[in-house]
Amino acid sequence: MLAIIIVYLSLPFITKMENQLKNIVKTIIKKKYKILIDNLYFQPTRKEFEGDITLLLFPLLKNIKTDPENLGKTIGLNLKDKSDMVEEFNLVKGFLNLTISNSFYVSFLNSIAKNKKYGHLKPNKNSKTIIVEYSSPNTNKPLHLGHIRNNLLGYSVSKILEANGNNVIKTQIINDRGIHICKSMVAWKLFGKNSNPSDLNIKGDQFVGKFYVLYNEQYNNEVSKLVASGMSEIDAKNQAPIYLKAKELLKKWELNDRDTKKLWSKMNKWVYEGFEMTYKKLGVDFNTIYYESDTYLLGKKIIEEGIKKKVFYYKKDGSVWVDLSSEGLDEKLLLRSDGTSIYITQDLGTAYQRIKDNPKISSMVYTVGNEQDYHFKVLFLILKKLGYDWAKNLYHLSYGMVDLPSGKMKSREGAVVDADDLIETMVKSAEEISNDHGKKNEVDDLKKLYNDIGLGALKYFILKVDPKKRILFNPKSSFDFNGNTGPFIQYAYARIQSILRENRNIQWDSKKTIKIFSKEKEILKQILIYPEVVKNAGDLYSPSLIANYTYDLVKLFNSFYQNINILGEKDTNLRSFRLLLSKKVGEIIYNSSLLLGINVPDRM
RNA sequence: GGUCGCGUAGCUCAGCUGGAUAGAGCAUCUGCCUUCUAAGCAGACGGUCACAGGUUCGAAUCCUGUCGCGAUCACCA
Repeated sequence: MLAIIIVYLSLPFITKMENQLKNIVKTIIKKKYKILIDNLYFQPTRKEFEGDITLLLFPLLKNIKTDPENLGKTIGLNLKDKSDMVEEFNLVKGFLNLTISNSFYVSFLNSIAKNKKYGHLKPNKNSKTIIVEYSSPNTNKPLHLGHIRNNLLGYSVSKILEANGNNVIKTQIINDRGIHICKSMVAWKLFGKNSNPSDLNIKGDQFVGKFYVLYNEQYNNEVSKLVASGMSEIDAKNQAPIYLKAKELLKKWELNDRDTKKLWSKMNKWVYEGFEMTYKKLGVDFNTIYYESDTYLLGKKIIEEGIKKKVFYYKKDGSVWVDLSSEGLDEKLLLRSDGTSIYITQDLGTAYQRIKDNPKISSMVYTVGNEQDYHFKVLFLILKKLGYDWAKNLYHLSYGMVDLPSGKMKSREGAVVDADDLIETMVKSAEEISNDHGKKNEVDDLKKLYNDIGLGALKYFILKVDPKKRILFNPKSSFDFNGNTGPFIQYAYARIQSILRENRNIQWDSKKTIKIFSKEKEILKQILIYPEVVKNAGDLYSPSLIANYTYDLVKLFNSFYQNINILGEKDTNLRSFRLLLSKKVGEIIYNSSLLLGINVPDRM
């Protein structure tokens, strides 16, 4: 049996176990009932029953004319007889519960003992190159909680795709162009000329954001004044002097007015410096960056091309459209009648540019909120219609909004949770809670520790939730550091490291028979499925699978840790086995945390 | 109105391609720090899986409809 295990070493173990069992069961059925069965269904045995893995008999009864009792007995007896893997079996209704032998688990642990990246694949010759876009902010205001969810998701999915053996390029498209930044520019000209972020001693993005807020205050004032003087609200909104100034700036920008471009570059630069600090604190990064100001013209070219190919068409007023009614959607505008570009134009350009820059890219993932589901449906359809063959491998990683109890976050009204503020709050609570626990940390860098814990709590809180679902965030109710949380996982890791510090020397002889208790077996079973979880998380673009898996693993380990004295075990071989098991759990916590972007400290 | 997503314990969430008595955490209550870190462990309490049909040996899971919440359907981004 050991030989078989070694041969199949490259496959995830659980599948190996299943495959082996499947083949044997198929042979048994073929021999006894003269029937070829394709699908056999296994599932982990529920803990209230004896056994490790369960074969479902119901589906077989369709083809095999017998009762479950008989069938189960026949298969069970033969399995026990023919395979070293199956030690015992019992039958409950249509469920055949199989007890897998200790030696299977022992050789399993032995087979992964040296593999520090168990469950993670490395890129090879056949690896795909995937581009993952996330963050993609506007440059007129600082990042908020919505961006945090976006960033954490995008970063984590990148890591998960890497762990599945892909080459990943992390990127963003910066919306550096448009009326929004012009609004901040106008306000700066009016209220803050010649001031800069260092005058106020704040981050550049916060600085520019202040002017965006000032703009809106002024704008609202002007609108209400105009309305008071008898103008209709719609007209007032379109004729407020500050709005006209912003529009004028946008026009100047498009005409390449030197002073305007200069101011634009200056303010954008402040914002980028500010963003960079936030990204660094969040622990996310990018391999390349695209700017809308560079790609929107390319988008126009693609539209021209589409007109030539007769995929797009003009309307009488000169606007350009695409007809998606055959796909169940509407007509969609691509260029305004005055020839200027709209939102989707630059997305067409950016997509094209990315493939041009790196023809190896086989798929692109866009991390953008679900409010833009329709937009991406349209975008992907258009690219397909244009005949780009890479267009079939585009994926919109759509996630639910982060809402406040008061409703949707509205940045124009300042009703947002600022990213920097939130991070700071989290780190502070980590410090307070740590002090409450009376931890006397022998940690050198306490600042880093609190940072890791605070961010661990924040990241886990957001990533453990299925991306599709919206998150209700109540700023008043503080974050938990107990239970299904980041710190819970970090804490378990720190305790494991503590044990290993006591006893680094693990000398386990896997050939000697040892007694494995149920808690150890449960942990091994959980370890067994890790590769499959990583794969599923990659297929479904879902960090929440990783988070919840890790939580389950830690729960099992904690129970083990609390009820079994690892270091106190006299039998040195058994102690070594347990130490190795602990070490593996630690490694998986470490690796899965890496996939979530969470740092796990050695001590806390 | 059309389209898409969501609806599981008081609250926050798991539940993979349908499987056995639906699982965690928080909150409430009971125990456990002289033994490897109590941010922990062991346990109690808590459910009409929104509702109604259908598919089948079997449905929280798949299909249809209804209700509720949200998003979207701009010459905004």
